[in-house]
Amino acid sequence: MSASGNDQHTPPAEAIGNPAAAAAWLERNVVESLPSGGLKRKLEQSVAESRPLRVKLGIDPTAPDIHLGFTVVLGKLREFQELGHQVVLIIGDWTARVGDPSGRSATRPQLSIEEINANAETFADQALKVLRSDRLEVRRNGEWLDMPLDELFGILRTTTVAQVTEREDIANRLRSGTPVSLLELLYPVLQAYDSVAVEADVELGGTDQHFNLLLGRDLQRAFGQQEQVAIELPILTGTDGERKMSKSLGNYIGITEAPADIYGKTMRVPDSALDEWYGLLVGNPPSEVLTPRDAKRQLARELVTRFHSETAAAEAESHFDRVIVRGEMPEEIEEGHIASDSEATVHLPAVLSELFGISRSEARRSISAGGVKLDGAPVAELDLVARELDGKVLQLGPRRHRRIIVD
RNA sequence: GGGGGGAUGUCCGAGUGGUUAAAGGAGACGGGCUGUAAACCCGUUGGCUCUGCCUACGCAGGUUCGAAUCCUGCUCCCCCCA
Repeated sequence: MSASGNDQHTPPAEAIGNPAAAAAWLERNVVESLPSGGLKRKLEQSVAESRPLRVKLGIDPTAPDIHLGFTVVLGKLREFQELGHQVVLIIGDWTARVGDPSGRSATRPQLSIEEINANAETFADQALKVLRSDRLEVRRNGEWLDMPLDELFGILRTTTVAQVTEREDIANRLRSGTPVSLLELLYPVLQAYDSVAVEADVELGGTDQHFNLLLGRDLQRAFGQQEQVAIELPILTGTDGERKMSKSLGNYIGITEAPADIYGKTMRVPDSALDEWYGLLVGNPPSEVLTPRDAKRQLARELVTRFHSETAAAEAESHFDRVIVRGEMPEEIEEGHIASDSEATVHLPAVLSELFGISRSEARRSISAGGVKLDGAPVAELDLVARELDGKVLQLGPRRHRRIIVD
């Protein structure tokens, strides 16, 4: 495993310049590649015309960071790059305003334009943690979706209501009486039109994108273009080991998260999900000589190394051993300032509330449950003399610490 | 435009005048245990100046000793008809 963590995306020698071998390698861990044989034909065409394929991936900036599940798709894009093809990364600043209903049981919360733009800003940077910076074209779909109505009408004519309402997620919502807005029905058509706009040869997505990917082919045909190949990748399970990794379920690991968080969250993943995580994120199963614990530690190190550095991984591991395994204080503890006369009485719930951002009632509950410690010893009193707190480490639960400074 | 149904805590969901801060579940948090931040067990889960007080069942008002529960108006959602 290299520091870049991208060995898994390096093509074997026989795949270079050989469409059949290249297609087989690219399709080795995908769930679906449609139509069957389509990718090989595209690759042959690429060789014949000596032109790189345009491989599209759309990503809506609905959350501020890219999570691990998404890197599975990015990794596949990287493989196309390694074979010399052109990646077209579409930041869906306009589709984000519409909201993708795929796999959803309710309408997405509306994001403000400011949030969308702020997220869009960082997305390309984050994607570069997996993608190469050459053979990469980054576009925003506002470039073409901000169109006159008559053009939009032309696009909407291509698709029927039955098509967009028959898909399972939408059909379920209609059946259960959950609201579905017209805008949501529009979404797949707009995403499909992105394929037309960038003249995609291949589009990637998770299996939840099945409908959207195939509709892209329909739109391209309607606009007189060659149809793209649709490649569907597996969806990574979240840190709960059960549901798909997603921002809204809170079971995700963002690739820009702090090393200690990536390491810790990875350790929290149930052992039962280990094989899947190795397969999708590392590209090979864990070594059989490793116990589940050590396999998980190795995965955690590998992930921190990939998104930060080897040094950060070592530090994250020792932090984990120290704070979680041995229950000791972290090496570095953030200071927490409280303003008080040193002889005055301070109300502990108020201090906890201020330093850790919880409510005072919540703080009281934690205290009575024995979850609040001062220099490692549980505290029961609600009011303390400020002097007794000064310089001590206040701890909330197993992993939140602050060194108190009385000003 | 007409008719019918609905809006409950982070989420799902019970509750149709009186120990209801609101059953149950999920999630989350804390404790125990553990190789782990898993699993399992236990506890907590609106706020606060905390043996009490305040706020809360879409919004506004009303009836009542007392309402999430009854009435009126409004907003939003779903279904059917047009």
